[in-house]
Amino acid sequence: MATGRNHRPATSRSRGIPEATVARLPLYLRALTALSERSVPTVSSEELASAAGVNSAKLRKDFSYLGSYGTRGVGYDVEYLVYQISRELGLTQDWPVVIVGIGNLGAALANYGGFASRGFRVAALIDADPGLAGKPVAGIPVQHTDELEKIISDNGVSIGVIATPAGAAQQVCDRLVAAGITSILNFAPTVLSVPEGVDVRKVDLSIELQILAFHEQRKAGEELGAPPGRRPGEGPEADTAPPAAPPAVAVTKRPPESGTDGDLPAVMPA
Amino acid sequence: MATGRNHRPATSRSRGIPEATVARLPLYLRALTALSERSVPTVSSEELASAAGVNSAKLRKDFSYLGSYGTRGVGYDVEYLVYQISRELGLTQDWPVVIVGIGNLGAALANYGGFASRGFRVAALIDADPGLAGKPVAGIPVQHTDELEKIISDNGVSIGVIATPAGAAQQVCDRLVAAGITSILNFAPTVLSVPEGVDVRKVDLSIELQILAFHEQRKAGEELGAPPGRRPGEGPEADTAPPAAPPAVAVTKRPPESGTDGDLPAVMPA
DNA sequence: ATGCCTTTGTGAACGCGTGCACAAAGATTG
DNA sequence: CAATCTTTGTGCACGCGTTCACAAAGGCAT
Repeated sequence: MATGRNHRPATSRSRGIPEATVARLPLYLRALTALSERSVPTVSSEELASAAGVNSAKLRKDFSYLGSYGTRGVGYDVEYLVYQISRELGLTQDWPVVIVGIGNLGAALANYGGFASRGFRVAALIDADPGLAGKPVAGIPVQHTDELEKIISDNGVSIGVIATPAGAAQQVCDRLVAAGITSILNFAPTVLSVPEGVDVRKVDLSIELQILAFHEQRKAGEELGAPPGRRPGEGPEADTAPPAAPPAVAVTKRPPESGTDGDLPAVMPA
Repeated sequence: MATGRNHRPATSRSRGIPEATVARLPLYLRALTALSERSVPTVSSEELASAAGVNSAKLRKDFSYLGSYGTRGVGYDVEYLVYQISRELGLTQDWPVVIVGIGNLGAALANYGGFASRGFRVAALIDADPGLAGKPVAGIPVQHTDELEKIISDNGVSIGVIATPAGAAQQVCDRLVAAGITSILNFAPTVLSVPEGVDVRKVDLSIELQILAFHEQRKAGEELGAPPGRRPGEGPEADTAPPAAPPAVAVTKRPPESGTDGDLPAVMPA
């Protein structure tokens, strides 16, 4: 999963539900919804855990934070659990969402059908390009950034999605926060700084790929018997001297693009 | 970030680098690259940590797993550190990547400029729609699913990106794995089951939004003094009886769409 | 060369998350 | 009604990750 784990370190477990559990509730909800559509009345923790890709003990402990919603010897009532989790996640109400930055990614997000089915509603699409203003994307006309504050206050929006280039992200973020947004999903490859009380989650494709590459390299290295990375304490390095002579080579020979590559047409995180 | 934390539980720290540290290395790398482009020669752990949005002690400990690359009283050599982290992440080599499922999201990913600048190269775009075959997306002609196995073996691809509808994801995954792929980045809203040795990371927009909604609801509830969720032990629930009478109401009144909403035109995770 | 100042690298403590293993609870059967 | 079987709910222990706090190390000025 993509990433984004810079959350609220303290104050995290508000009414007792651990952050890790909250992160898994949507997973359970999805599995339960599928069961519900197949009209399955009850599930055991074992079955549901398997469907959600987790350990059954973990699932039971997770549910125990919500209350005792199961029946021993039987399992959990699917419909009831769907309702309880939905309520706990706040999905029984409608959440208007604004998407800022209607590039390739923003358009993809706007077209995403999963929004409405989970209580989220795209209230507006916003972009800084005047040429885009008025043009419909996914049936919704794009509005200019100038309208940002008005849109948010008029619709009572509290969740914003940033899909702009990295260079614009912080500025957009500041305006969103000033306008009253308190939760942000950030697709731009930047570390956003926000005031206390504002939640930020990050989705970053490039980071995910780099993590995969690390493990991939390790797999390839072990396979050949030779560990890929240099071993921690192994005497003085022979080839490259540590502090001096920083090897300016390699690193995939980055061509001198225009500034940070996050400033690119920005389609996805860098 | 997006999510995806179902990793390799054991065997995780191969040569001693903790998983949590690996996940942060790309963050440091990005900050360092920005500094490098501004020709900054050295940084202190404090400065770099601030730029990466982490705690300085954590950063120093992270770097300590890589070796002693800093100079006490001075800081870290930017260029050298960029090189070391790149090497550790396996970014000094080229990673061919295939993207399967060229819908809205797949196209957005294909257009993403951040690939090449980090050692990743889009080797091929693959889609099951024969109508798309041959048509160029981001300058690369889309190929039909039939070619999948050949493409992967011919190009020695080991990393695959799944951007298909949920219904097709597992099948595509199986074919990718059978063809030799050992790392998968999954955008489809499904739990993929893979054999031992294959890494899967998941990016799921809907989950991120639901987590935000949870905190948002909590914020709104606390603000008014009344906790949103039911308090754990507070005597017998008055309104709704726990096991019996599963409230089939609410849950955002899902309209009977075609099957699981993951089967939709699928643009993003559900 | 000596002393001071800055910053790294890390030992140790703490807290969260995970998984085991089992007792309690309810269903079910005879 | 009693015995048995299934499955939940959770106490407990363990390990990872985070953070503090400080000693060691290097630069720099005198």
